[in-house]
Amino acid sequence: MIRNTPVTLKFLAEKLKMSVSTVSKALNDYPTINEYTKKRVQEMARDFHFTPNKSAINLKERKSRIIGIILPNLLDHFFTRSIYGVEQFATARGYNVIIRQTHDELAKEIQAANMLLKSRVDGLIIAISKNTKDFAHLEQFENMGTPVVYYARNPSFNLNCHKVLGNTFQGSYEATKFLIGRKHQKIAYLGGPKMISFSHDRFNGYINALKDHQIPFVAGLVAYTDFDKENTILAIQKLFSDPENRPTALVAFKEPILFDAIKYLRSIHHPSFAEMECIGFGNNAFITYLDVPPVASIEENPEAVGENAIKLLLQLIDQEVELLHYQKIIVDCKLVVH
Amino acid sequence: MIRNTPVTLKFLAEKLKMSVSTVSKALNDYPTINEYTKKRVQEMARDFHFTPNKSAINLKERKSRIIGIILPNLLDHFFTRSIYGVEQFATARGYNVIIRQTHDELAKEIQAANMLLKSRVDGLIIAISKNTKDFAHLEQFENMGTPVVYYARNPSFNLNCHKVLGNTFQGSYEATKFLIGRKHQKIAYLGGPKMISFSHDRFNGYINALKDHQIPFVAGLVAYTDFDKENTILAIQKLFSDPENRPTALVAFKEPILFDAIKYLRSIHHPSFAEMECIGFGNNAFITYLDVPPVASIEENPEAVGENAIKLLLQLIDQEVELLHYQKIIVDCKLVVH
DNA sequence: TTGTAGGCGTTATCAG
DNA sequence: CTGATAACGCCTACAA
Repeated sequence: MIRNTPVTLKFLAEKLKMSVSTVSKALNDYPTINEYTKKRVQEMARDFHFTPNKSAINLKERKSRIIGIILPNLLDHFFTRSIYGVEQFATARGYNVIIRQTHDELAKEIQAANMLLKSRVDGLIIAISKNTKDFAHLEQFENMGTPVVYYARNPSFNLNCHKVLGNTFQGSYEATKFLIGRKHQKIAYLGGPKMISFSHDRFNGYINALKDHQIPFVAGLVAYTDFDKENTILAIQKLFSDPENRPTALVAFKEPILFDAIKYLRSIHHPSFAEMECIGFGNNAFITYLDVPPVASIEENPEAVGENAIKLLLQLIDQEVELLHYQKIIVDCKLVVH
Repeated sequence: MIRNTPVTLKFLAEKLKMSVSTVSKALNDYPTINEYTKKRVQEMARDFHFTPNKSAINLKERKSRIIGIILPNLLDHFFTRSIYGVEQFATARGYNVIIRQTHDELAKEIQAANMLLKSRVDGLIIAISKNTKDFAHLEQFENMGTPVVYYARNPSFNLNCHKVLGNTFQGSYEATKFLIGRKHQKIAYLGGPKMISFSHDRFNGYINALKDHQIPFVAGLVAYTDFDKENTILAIQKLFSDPENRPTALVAFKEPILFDAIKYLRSIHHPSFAEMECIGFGNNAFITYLDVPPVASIEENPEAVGENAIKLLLQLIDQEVELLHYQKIIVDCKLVVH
């Protein structure tokens, strides 16, 4: 049976021949309301499946109880897993979550930001696109007093903002150190897009591990790619072309890219292939099915990253942390040996 | 610079020394408003970055402009890909999308449904959990006049509802037929949870393909599992234990489960392994990295499934389709040979 | 052409 | 203990 008249406080009040305010108070268990009255009201509410209208409450409370998440891609398990952490805490606190994908396109990021701004989200968590250099569309939020937490991808050195980031420096340091421990001397580094968050810290971790273990740095052992398979193959060709400096190990900024690299080397029967040991960021669940799996993975703990992001955001919303008192939270990686 | 006073129509009206309604009309381009006035108002609105408060509009329009999606798991690429289709059309029409994962747990599904009900979503798209047999938590929506579209997972024979489903019958028919075409006589079927949507149609597709090609059905060539690796191994042991009826091909209800099966058979050096040909539902992007890939995949076109679901839902919301005039939309699968 | 008033559903304050 | 009233921000029929 379908109701046409919506079940509101007013509707219940009329049924019960009481005032709207009494009904409201009874449902919210006000101490000043007679127990018997409460019972009557609550029963009636249950019978008619009354649910308070969120829009009305939001209007009154000047809140939306919605948190926005903007991220590049849900097919990337890093982001999907990070959402677990966010969701859990957000829903426990009564917030809904709206996720918007940008596919790493700035235009879509701007569109998503504007739509979420209109929706008056109470807070925003964002992993910026690889092309985001200007932040005007995101600064709008803080101008309205809506907190923004940048996560997973580091916006830039000089942007003042709240950040929750994986410790990619430590991750690639440990990976490199691990490979050194396995007696590799020629360790290649395959980096990602030249954007700060993909390159800087990871590369530094690699370099520092080499230095700390007295392995000379060779420029020819470093190459960069992006999420495009062709570019990965070009980068790999560059890394493995010099017979004098043939790598025996490889650290890659992302596992799917590493898989492309491995597949390519294998397909051309590269002489180094058999002895190669590789490590990438990710720890993809799929690795268990691979014939030639990476020797280890850098587990980035995306759930923990998401969890820290939402916890910080909730503190900002609750004003337990000052909006302008910018926080930086770093989540360590963990080397997982396969 | 951070505003403390929110920018509302009232705020603008005071600045401009006009009435609230004039400002409202000017912003909504009413023909009765003087052009000069409009210009003044619109400029001021732009300068102060005015954005209308959604909660207020929602309250007034009795709409939320939010669509809820409940699904088991975002780590399953079927669902992640299905969201692409949904998102695109929803956002183009000005709807926000709230996604809730149930992890295939009924309790979480109920909780999510209740929360979305309170949020007064304008419509719901749901892939039910594998344990959902009672639908009271979902029938609430239709009782309030909120349309619900069931997708991806078929609720039951006798539930009257709107459905958008993949043509799993045709998918498994084609897979089986393809294997028969490759001269297989002993084709095993590895089915999913005994819930209707996982079993019935796929199994029928398999059976019918056998029958249409005069291959005798052997009960020992059918086994069932769920998403648990141990159960998959048990099922595989059952299928491959009888030397008299050793399968040379396998159709599986989900690719990740198929991968577990392949891995297991390989690990025990099963004599059939070398000649085996397998097909599963999914067409996972990862297959390209596998050493022993399935001979083909049943591509379920999740984007198209999502797209059909949202299109139907929008029609229901716009009342272009009667709420009680239940629709059933079937999206064909496509066999992709690797 | 502009302004006034009422209502969407809820909660809070204050009076009865 | 209960009820009337105002307010949240927006829109719109009607009055001026």
